[in-house]
Amino acid sequence: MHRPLPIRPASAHDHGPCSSCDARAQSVCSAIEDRDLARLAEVAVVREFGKGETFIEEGDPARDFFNITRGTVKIFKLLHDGRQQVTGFAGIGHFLGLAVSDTYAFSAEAIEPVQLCRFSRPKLREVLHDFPALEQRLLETACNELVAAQEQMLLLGRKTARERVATFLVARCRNTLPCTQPAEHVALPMTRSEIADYLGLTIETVSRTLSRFKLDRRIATPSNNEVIILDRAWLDSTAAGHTPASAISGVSRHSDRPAATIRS
Amino acid sequence: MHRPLPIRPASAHDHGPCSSCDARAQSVCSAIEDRDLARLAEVAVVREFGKGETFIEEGDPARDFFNITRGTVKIFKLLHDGRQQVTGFAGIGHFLGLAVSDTYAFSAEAIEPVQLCRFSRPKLREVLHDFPALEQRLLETACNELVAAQEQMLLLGRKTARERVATFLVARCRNTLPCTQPAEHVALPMTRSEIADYLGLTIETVSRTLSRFKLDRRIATPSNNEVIILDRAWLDSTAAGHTPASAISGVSRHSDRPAATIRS
DNA sequence: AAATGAATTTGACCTGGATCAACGGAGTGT
DNA sequence: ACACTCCGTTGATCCAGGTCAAATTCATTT
Repeated sequence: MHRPLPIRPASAHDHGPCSSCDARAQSVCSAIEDRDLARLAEVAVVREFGKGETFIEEGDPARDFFNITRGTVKIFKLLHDGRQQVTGFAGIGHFLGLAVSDTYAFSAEAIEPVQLCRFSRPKLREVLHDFPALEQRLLETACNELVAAQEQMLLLGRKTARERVATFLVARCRNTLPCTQPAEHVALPMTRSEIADYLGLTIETVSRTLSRFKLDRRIATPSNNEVIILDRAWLDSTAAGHTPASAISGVSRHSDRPAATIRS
Repeated sequence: MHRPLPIRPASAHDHGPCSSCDARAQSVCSAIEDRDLARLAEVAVVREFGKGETFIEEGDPARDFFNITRGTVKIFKLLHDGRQQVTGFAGIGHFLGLAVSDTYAFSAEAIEPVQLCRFSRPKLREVLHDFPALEQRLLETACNELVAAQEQMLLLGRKTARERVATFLVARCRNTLPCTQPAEHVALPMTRSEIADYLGLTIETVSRTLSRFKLDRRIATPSNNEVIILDRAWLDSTAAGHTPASAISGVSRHSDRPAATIRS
């Protein structure tokens, strides 16, 4: 459970483990200069978690902040009877635990093997005091998450199942950083159940909707956890709420308006 | 449209209009010392908007930040066909426009006469530079909004209509600051339509659900825009997702599980 | 390769909340 | 007082997506 920091080849001008961190470029840590990185490394503790391990529990005292350096975690909230809402998936470089409250407002679970840096709150506060640029980056990060959260509220409150799944696929496609795969290739490290809990749907509806997209040649699914986008334009348009619920197959006979409040 | 700052009696040690601002105590501005308030007042422009006026339009270049000093505004996003999601209601002291992007990610409309302070982005950035405490307050604010947004995602993704309305009422009750009214008195400055767009429901469902609460003596409605909470414990419990969908009247005959994904 | 168990898909059916429609009440202007 | 409009309520009906149930596929282990 408590593994040592992996040994890495250190360069001549090494400033500690943070300078060779895979996640640094995509993370708030990039706000700190090379020569100051040692300061950050001092207060960071590297931890690893296996698939399914919950390392933040809603309601627990919020002692630490986390920065993900490998793998993916799901952020979620639970109702007492087990209903679950996934509020986001956090990947490499993602910062977790931003909250003023003294208890966590959400839980976090590794959905694949995860490595992360842990900072104790008081120690991070010290670092923040010394590096105002880091605080600015945190504010930026928080603002971006707020925008994403509003987008997700629109999805959960007003989009149809088809629109939700399309939105999810194109967002995943966009989030996938310029890496080895072409942009049309989307990796899905999460299960159908986790997708359902993210989109406010059931497993069955997610599955059926993906099957329908496949039938209509909008996507292909080489395996259970990857999707290839075949008709990006249609998915984009559907995600945005156009596309009046008719597809290649299936003749629409009814009034054909998606469920909504249309006014003014 | 462009009204002058209202004249106020100035104290002997007045530091400009901000020092007598009604909203200051509840706002990020409280992070600034009395003697520095003049600096803030310099860059602030007071504006007023009537009911129904939209003063932030999604997609427009994000030139300004706003701080509400009187009234209530709704923050919302639109789909192309008119479907609307209200992501929040902002009252006195609320700070608007936090976003890194150069365009607004949401629209804002006055739902009652509103007075606000407008800060241009570059000018506010200067002030932020001079008062790091203000930046910290902004980060705190953003974190709080993030927590609220996650709570709302849980509501939109996983709660039943009855649970949504109950959550809305008790949240309104909690948000209402210790003021003239007893806590059980909830003011609703927004229309049923705006409540519906906030809760991801239709006008009809909101109306029916409130009627049902009233019938069951959970609430009373002296007028259309105020509610008196009669059974706070039941509403709290319902909002949290307990209360298995049965009420005073109405015998439940079926399996009685609220719609959800229940696992692990 | 067979066995076990979890994840996913598919089908049949049901229901909570949406849609459609009609009506009632509170303002507001003339 | 009347006409008009906006808002909210209530009733009747419909359907997208949930629920229940039964395969089928996938990943692992033996």
